[in-house]
Amino acid sequence: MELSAKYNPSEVEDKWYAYWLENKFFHSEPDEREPYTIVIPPPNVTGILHMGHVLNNTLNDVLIRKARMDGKNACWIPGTDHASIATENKVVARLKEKGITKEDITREEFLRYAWEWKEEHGGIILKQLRKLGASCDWDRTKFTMDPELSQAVINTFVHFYRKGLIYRGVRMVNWDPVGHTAVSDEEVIHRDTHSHFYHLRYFISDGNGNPTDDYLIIATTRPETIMADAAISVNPADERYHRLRGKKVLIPLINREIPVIEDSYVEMDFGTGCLKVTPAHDVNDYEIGLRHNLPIIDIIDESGKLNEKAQILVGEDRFDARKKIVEMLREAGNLEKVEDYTSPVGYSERTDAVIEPRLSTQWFLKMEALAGMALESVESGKVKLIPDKYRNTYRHWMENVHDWCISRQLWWGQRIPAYYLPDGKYVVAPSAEEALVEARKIDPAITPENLRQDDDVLDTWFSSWLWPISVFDADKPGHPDAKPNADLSYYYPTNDLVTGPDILFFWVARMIMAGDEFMGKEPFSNVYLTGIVRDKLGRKMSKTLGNSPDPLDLIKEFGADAVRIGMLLCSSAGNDIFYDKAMVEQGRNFCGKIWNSFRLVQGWKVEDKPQPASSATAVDWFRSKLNQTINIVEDHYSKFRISDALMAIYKLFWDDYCSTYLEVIKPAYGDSADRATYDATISFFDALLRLIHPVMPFITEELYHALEERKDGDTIMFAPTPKAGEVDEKIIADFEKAIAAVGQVRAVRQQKNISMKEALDLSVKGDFPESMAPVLQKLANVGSVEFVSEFPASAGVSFMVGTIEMFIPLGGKVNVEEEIAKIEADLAHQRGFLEGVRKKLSNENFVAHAPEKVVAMERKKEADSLSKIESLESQLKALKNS
RNA sequence: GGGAGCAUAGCUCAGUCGGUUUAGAGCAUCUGCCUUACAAGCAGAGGGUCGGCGGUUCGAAUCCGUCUGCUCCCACCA
Repeated sequence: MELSAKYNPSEVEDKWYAYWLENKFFHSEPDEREPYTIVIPPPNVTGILHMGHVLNNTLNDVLIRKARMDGKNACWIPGTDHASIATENKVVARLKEKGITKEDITREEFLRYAWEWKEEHGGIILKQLRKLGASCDWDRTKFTMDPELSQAVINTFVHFYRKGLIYRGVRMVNWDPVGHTAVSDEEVIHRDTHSHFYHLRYFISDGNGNPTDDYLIIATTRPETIMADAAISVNPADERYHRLRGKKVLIPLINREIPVIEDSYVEMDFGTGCLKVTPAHDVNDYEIGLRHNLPIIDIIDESGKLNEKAQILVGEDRFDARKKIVEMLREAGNLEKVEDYTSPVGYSERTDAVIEPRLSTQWFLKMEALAGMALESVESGKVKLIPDKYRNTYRHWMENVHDWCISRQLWWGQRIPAYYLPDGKYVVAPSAEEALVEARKIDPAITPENLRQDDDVLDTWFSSWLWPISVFDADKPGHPDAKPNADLSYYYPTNDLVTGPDILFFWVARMIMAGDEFMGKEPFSNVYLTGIVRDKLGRKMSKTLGNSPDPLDLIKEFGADAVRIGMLLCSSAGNDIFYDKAMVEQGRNFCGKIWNSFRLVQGWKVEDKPQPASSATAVDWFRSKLNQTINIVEDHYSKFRISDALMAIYKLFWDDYCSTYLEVIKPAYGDSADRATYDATISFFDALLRLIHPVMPFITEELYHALEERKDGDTIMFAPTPKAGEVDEKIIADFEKAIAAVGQVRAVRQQKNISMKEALDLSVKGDFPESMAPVLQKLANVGSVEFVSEFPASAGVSFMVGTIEMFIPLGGKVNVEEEIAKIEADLAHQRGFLEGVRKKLSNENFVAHAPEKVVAMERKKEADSLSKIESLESQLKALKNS
């Protein structure tokens, strides 16, 4: 096969991905092999690929490809998430462009638009994953709103309802006025937000609804809610306000009378010690309201605008209203002062709108028992979190969990299977038909027409927590006693889960709960939590900031393998990832290196002829080095240190194989290679390809096929991971000495400006392994290597490799002064070192307490140092005499 | 406000049970090279008081305390 001078990723990538698909290499069916299963963290169906996906899916693909080459039956389930809030928002936005609002159309019409949108955009991200090389079993692609998966969600709801864990209740919920829905506590992000503390005067009423001159001062951040005030509360122990007991005050501007009450919730030393109680718009105030039987006056509508109950500023957005009411209060003489103030404000994780606490009827799932099980799964180690620092966070959350608000005031999603009778009673059933049967038990006259299904849908996480089960067997969730189907029994539990720490609670914890509940078994054994991808400045990559490169552009420019390498290189386990394009460039350069190293070997003529000693040594050395690295790589993989595994292979390939091994065995220009060396070289290259394939699937497949004629349907994907053979530590140590010597000789060349073409002679004093002499000669272009007991008395340069002395005669090229200075510096360093060692050794406590091994090592250091000093001194003497 | 974590070379990070020739890697930097696989390259080199202070120990990047600076999670003082 003729190889182009440069590696051309785009050509190669498309070719092999098509080949893999054609041959169904990614597809898995249960068989007698051990399964290895990963479910993809389903991206939003409307999403497009960003750097976070690239990181996550690269890691997933590395794991799945590694498992496949390890002989396991590897199955990676792809799919997408319906993401109700995000998707519904997009559909709403699109309708808006057409001049349609949600209120104009029916639920059915809206859903038609939504599905249309899904069909158009739903596949995009999965298509993009192919460009990255993801080896997902596409035949098993799932969507969380596939009919059977949706039914699974409904069944689950019915299951928990019948178990008594789901209830309906009026609660103060986190209302998202932009998304027009309640969101769960976990979907609220608190951020310190700069605002103002408004000090307002509430005048005391004379008892007939008229203001007196006396007033009290309330400090509030939300003056626009005063019209919803139901009382003013002070602490019962606060003597400053005892005079107000039994009095009433007037709400500014609207002059409504409200009582002054006492509640110990109020902190005396915060603000003015007076709290305006607004039960409809604050969680704490709601609690106080319950205690004191206060009316609830809800003045903010579902879009965050003031309604007619506010009496003033009706129809104004809450933030506009705030600005306006401050002016009105000022004019009316009710504004005492305004202070700058910073306080935590809740924002919707999906829409970034400021959350409005709002009273509404919602569905909740009791979490206590489920969280208990899920906590145990992690505490017992049945589920391992990597890195394990997340165990603390996880525990804290599980021990402080609140009931889960699972209803959402949206249309896109699984509709809550609660059916209301005209009298307000309701039944819960997996289908309308069954609901009708249930309803008729209450009232035999019920018809399908007057049985009305709940309008709300379920939280998206209420479907994705079933993912590791429902992708295999959608009948199982909701039916803990049912027998799992063949796929589920074979593939469940999955092995590893790779995801971001930001959804540890949203998704991971809840999957564990669902696994416990429906399978009696955790859904995975290891959860590898990646970092968050940030830019060089440490900012989270986001569309709004525009600081995220388009992964597809990167793949086009550098190749998928390079992008994968780039991501992995900057992703040490458990830390945030500071994305840097330079890393992708490094990946591209590595591809080039691999490519060229193959072109070199491929170009050799091979003849049956004796193997040079240098080659024989290099082959033995590299075999050991390879085996040693395989062990290291396996160890890294077992600890999910993918970045370290990659670096180990990278250095083996680049430094050891290319820069060292190939340079040793490389025939002289025009010369041929011997058979033994060539065969070894090819087998090494083959092993290297297989070792790096999980990380760089494309270039390795290309070269695997270039390496020899392959049968149709052959692939590196199923070639076994190289197994480590014996490691000869001695040859590795010896070779290292040779490499060190080579470095020294090369340094001498650079310092003395001696070309690589000019051969140098070398005298060696000490135990330099003789077998390494040919390697040294080849790599440093050394003519003769002589083992001597005394160096010749000619001018030259000497240096040390460990305790071995080496000398290169250089005649007139030597600057004696310089050499003397160099050796003296060396000596000074060495003497300092010796002093340190001796100080230790002369410390009786050290000798008495330290383990023998350590003391022996210090003695060896001392001896070595002495011998070095001795030889340096003799070199110095020789120089000074010359 | 509560909790957790981090701080090692210019950058990103390793550093296991406290001891392995006075701290390692990749990238970046500097110097010299268009040497017939590769200048997206080759060869060589420089660069660190392991955040500060105190303690334990024969011995501390590593263990303990404390201070400083960051990060994350949780949280209903208006």
